[in-house]
Amino acid sequence: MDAARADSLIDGQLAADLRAAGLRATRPRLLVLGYLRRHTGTHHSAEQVTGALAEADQALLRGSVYSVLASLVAAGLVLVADVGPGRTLYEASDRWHHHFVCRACGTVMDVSCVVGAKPCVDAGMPGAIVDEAQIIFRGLCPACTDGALDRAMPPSGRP
Amino acid sequence: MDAARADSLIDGQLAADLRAAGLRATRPRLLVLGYLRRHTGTHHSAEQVTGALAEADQALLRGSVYSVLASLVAAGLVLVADVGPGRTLYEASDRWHHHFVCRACGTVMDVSCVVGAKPCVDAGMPGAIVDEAQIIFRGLCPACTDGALDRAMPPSGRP
DNA sequence: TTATCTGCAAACGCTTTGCATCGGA
DNA sequence: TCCGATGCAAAGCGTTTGCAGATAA
Repeated sequence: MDAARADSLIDGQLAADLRAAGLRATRPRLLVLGYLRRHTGTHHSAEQVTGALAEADQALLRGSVYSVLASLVAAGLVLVADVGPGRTLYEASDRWHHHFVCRACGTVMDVSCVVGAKPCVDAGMPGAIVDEAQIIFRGLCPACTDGALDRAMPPSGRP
Repeated sequence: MDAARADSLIDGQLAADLRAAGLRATRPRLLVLGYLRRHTGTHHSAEQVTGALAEADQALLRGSVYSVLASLVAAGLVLVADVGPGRTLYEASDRWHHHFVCRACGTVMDVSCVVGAKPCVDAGMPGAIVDEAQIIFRGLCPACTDGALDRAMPPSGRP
């Protein structure tokens, strides 16, 4: 089925989810959330979302995309991950998980969380309220491991 | 003792460490590494390092500071942590640890790693080489917890 | 109707790049 | 001496801000 058909099919669900989260079901939010839900399992930068919507003749300004993404994240409909300087990624997954970043190719892969809730590890900080723990793994992905062992980059020193 | 005296006292050690790491002991590197070592336990942005050195009449250009920090990180002498978009922090700690970021005041605190080595948690990714696992905790720090419970910000949704 | 959100453009801050010069090993 | 690092300025990129107008509820 084509994209327009798919949009209309899930439109009601999208709008309902937005309202259930306390957000108005506006066109930009429907477009962004719809796009992210049609592309689960992958991670998207704000720039990517903007470009993809523009290609589908559903152009939004970058500023609007950032604003929409911020509201979706605040409502809990979208997850964000900072995997490096200038690399803020968004995804519509509803399951809490962590991320693996390949040093060589930059690929970001989901790492399922054994606990499945947050925070899933203990910070050991008495007096503090810890409501989430995000783990970022770094190394070489399976694809880059083959034949790349000898030219592996040194550890980045990220604590 | 004044800063200049302190510098000269540890200068030899700094230079030796740089050379041991395979780096030339240049003035900018001595200044940056010396500054970070004199301020362990806290986290510094590249901007902060630049400003602090300028105040001490040891001015370096921002571009040089970034270049120096990158070389120190690559050599393993300095650790970096991405705690949010545009928030890249450096520190000279030699002990692997994690970070807690307060949603309210933005404070970054060290969280000691129970394992003390990397990777300290298992990614469960067969075929991949995982050489570090960085955990970022988010929530309210002890200082912000007092009386801030009612106006606590919603979870950010960072996976 | 009304509070909220978007369109829009411009500015902002962090980071990187390029090249000539300088300096350590 | 020679390779590598620095000084320097400028651009690059991702992100945020401000306000007028549009829109969902």
